[in-house]
Amino acid sequence: MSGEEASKYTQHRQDAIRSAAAVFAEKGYHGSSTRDIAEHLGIKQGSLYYYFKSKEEALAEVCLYALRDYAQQMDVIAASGQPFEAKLIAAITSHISKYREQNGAMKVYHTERLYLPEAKREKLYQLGSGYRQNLENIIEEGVRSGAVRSDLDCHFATQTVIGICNAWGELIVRDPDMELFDVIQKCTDLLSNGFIPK
Amino acid sequence: MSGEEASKYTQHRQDAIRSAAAVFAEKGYHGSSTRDIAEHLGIKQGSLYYYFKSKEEALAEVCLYALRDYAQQMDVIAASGQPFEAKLIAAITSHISKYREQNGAMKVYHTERLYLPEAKREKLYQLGSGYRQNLENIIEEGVRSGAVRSDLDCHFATQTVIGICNAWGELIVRDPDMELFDVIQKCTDLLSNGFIPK
Amino acid sequence: MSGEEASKYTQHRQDAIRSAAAVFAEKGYHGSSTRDIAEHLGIKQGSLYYYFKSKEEALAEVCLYALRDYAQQMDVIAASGQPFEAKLIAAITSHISKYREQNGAMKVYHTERLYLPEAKREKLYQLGSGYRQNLENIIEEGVRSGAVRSDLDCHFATQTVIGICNAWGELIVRDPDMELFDVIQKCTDLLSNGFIPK
Amino acid sequence: MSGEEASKYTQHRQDAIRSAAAVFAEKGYHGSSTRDIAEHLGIKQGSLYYYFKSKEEALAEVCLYALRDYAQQMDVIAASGQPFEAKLIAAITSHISKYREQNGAMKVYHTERLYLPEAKREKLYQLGSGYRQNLENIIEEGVRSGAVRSDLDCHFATQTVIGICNAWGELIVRDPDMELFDVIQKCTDLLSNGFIPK
DNA sequence: AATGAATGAGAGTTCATTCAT
DNA sequence: TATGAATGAACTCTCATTCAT
Repeated sequence: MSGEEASKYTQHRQDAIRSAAAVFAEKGYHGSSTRDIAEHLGIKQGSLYYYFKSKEEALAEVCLYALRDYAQQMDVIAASGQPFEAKLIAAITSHISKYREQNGAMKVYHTERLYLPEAKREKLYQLGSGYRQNLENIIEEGVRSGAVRSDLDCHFATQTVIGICNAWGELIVRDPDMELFDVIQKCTDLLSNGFIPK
Repeated sequence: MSGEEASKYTQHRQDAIRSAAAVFAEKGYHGSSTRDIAEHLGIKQGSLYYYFKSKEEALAEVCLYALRDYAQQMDVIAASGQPFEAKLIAAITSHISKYREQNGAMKVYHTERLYLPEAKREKLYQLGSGYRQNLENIIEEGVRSGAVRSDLDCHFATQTVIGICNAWGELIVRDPDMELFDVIQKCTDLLSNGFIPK
Repeated sequence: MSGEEASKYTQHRQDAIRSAAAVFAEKGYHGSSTRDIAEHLGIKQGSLYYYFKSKEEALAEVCLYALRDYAQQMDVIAASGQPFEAKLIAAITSHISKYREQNGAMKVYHTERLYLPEAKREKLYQLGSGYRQNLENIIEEGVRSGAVRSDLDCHFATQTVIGICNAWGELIVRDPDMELFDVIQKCTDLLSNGFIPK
Repeated sequence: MSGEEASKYTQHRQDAIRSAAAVFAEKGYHGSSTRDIAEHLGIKQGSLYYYFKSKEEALAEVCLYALRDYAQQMDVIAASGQPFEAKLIAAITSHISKYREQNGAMKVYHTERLYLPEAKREKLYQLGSGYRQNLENIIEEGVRSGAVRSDLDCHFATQTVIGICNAWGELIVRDPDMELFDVIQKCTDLLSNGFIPK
């Protein structure tokens, strides 16, 4: 009884987090009302507080939801023995795909996290910077292996990869018809080879 | 009533737009109150309505302010007879620099425009897509001239350039110590040459 | 259904009343939530409604609990054949001690009864005024017997005795280290002899 | 202009404090809504926040309003050269009269101050304990001068005087027909001479 | 050209209460 | 007998907006 019922609450709460993600993604944190979220979830406004003790907690949960396995996936990629190009494409795929999953939680994390209080933001920041560090290591390793040209500023390159992924993430969220695979492949190609012919 | 008085009003209104830009950039549209804007401008809340008939109009003005000469500059760049590489660096410079100017209006445009009603957004969209089109033309021209490799998806490349500029724009706004010139130069280099050694 | 079960319910209900008394005494009626009371009792919020059909009923029960044997004790004192001074000290002892018993129900009665609807308040008022009447009779009797000076306004004196007891009751509730016996003795002495030396 | 207008706001705010006092006195702090207060003042609910930044601030202001000159009056009485009996009657008069003035602010202070946060309560406590100290000094002085019997516990007596004043204060607030002067005179008499004939 | 004062709508939040289980 | 879940009404508070001055 206990295990199952506990997981029922947890399950419903998870639904609530996903509803919050969807609404925040569409209208922004301050642009969404708790009534909007409740309606999306199919309950009444007041009942939302059975699952969150404040609107802000809902935002924090959405952000956590976005980051949780995102950072984890990157750990796996970094630890794999694949060559640079494979790791790069895996990272980009992982990142951009996230924008299509989890009801837009990734977009919410990217756009709205600044409305969280310092303490909670710090916690998220650690998860996020683990990801960033992993990516930077991959690129540095690429330099050492000769797969990446040695005059590249690896820190700069890391930020740029993340920036591109976020930019395309926003675009594919806005346009549901866009081909995910196509975007990923072209991003990788452009980052690898640049504009100029060899 | 005279020309001079009218231009004094225009001047003050411009100040109001810049204040709105600064406040919106820091706290977001919904996170900012009209009192915040008025305080930043050094007047009282009610007086703001002498310059804007609504908070939303203030947002629209900030977005317009961001785009106006931004699009114009691109026209100039596109019309110039420079070679591809020069045009690319000019475009990136123009775009990223904007984030440091105009009290963050560019950031507001990028982040908050979705809160404008359809009609106003449409108007902005036209200005923005003129810019996009110019950039795409430049790249296509680069392909024809041989400066850009011919298997590049030009539309994709355009969006990516814009995406990178916006991503770095956000970063340099958040960190005032960052070297603008350095960023611009590295963006151009990465876009031109990619990761892989020639 | 059996006698034993009914009395088990009665017993539990009594516990609930005592919990309500404690919580109301600490935070006031409007400052306490039904969740607070339930927590104090060790059950869940909804379960409280098995014992009370409303929060207001809980308040009424607490007040009744406070007054029930309080008034009764006064009947006993009044009916006893003791001399005036003994009766006075007995009344004061009974009254002030109540504040240390019944989880603060007496304080609740004194402070929060105004939140009861007229009808219920009326019922309590009768119990209370029985007490008051008894005390007034004792004093009047004291006048007749010569134990009390004849120019005293007995009604006024009654109210004052009650007022002093309530005031000290509040103080001893707030300070658990205060010596009950000491307070009672000093109250009696002051009321009997006044400030001025004989 | 400035002086007069500033005092207009101050005047209106004072009206708001008095309205809050009246409503809190009747229904208690938690039993009163900000709408009740606004209605009593003849404005709309939201407008109340032009004068108070929170309901709690309103309570704090009411308490301050109650105490401000109350403590001051006691300073004057204590400093006067009158004999003990005159000082006692002056103190009682000052205290009990307060309950009829200031729209019940004194009652609010006595009953509802516990809902203020520690910091604000502390500030009030200092004002209140100055009053208490003054009264205790008067009684001790009475002992030294022989006007008060020497075996009296002065601290106890002080608390009792305050307790009686508060108790009668509550009663005269509830019953507008009660004769203030009569009550004061009888309180003084009872405290001075006690029940027992000389 | 600007402000003080007020408003009303709507926000987030709490909470007494209900009820199927 | 007790609970988890939900509800709806009320509450405090914020804020864009208006307008007489």
